[in-house]
Amino acid sequence: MVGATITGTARRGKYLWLILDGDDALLAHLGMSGQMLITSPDAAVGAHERARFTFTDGGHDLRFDDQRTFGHLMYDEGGAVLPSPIAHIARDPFDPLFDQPGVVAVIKSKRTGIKRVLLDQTVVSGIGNIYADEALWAAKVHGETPAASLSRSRISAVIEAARDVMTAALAQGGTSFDSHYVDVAGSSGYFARSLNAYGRAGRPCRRCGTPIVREKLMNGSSYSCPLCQRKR
DNA sequence: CCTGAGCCCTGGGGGC
DNA sequence: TGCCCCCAGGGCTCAG
Repeated sequence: MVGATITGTARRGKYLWLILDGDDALLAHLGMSGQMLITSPDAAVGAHERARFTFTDGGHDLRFDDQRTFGHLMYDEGGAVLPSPIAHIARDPFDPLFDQPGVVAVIKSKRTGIKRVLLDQTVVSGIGNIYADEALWAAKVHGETPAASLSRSRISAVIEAARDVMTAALAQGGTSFDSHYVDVAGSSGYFARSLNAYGRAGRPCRRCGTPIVREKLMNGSSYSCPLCQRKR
C-alpha cells in the first residue's frame, strides 16, 4: 500500500473496495462488526483497530476497526473493476446491470426455502438477515416457502420489497442496534425504529396486530407474522 | 452440481 | 460477584 493513491471506490453486495492507481484494489468486507472510519491523525488507537492508513496530503486517516474479526481486508492486484476473490458474488439489486428476470428464474429453480435463497450471495447479493425478513414481511411470504413454489411475479415482488426496504434504510443511515453499526464518521443510522418484523418477537404485527414470531433458521433468527405470512 | 451443517471470532446480556 | 449459556446485520469450506 505504501505510495499507492486511492483513485476511486466501488462495491458489490456487502463487499467494497478502494481502487488503487487505477488498476489494483484493496478489497474489504465488514463481516458483522467491521467499521471503516475516517478519523483524525491524532486519534488514539482504538480497542479493535486492525489497520490504519495515513495519507501524505495532510488529511484524515482511514481506519479499519473490527471487534469480532469476521471482517477482512485483502490486496488484489488488477482488481479495480472486480476483484477476483469476489467474482462469484452476484450483482445486487442496486446494480444498473442487475438482471431481475434472470435472478427470478434462478430463484425459481432452487429447491430450498425463499429466505435461504435471498441470503445466498451468489444468487443476489447485498441482502442480509434483517432485510430478508423485512422484505418477506412486506411481500407477505414466509421464509420457509419453497422458492420453486412461488410464482415469478411473487418472487419479483419479494425482490422489489428488498430493494424498497434497503432504499428506505439507506435514507436513514442504515439499521443500528448498537455502536457496531456506524458510517465512516461514526454515526448510527435510524432504521431500526422502522423495522416491521426483525427483532419484534411478541410485539404486534404493524399490519394485522398478530404477535410477531421468532423461529430458528440457518443458525440464526427469523421473524415473521404468522397470519400475514402463512406457511404453505 | 446442489444443499445444509459447522465453524471462524469477541463481547454483551440474561439467568442462576 | 461470578459463571455459563446464548446471541450477534456473514460467508467460506466441506460432507453427503
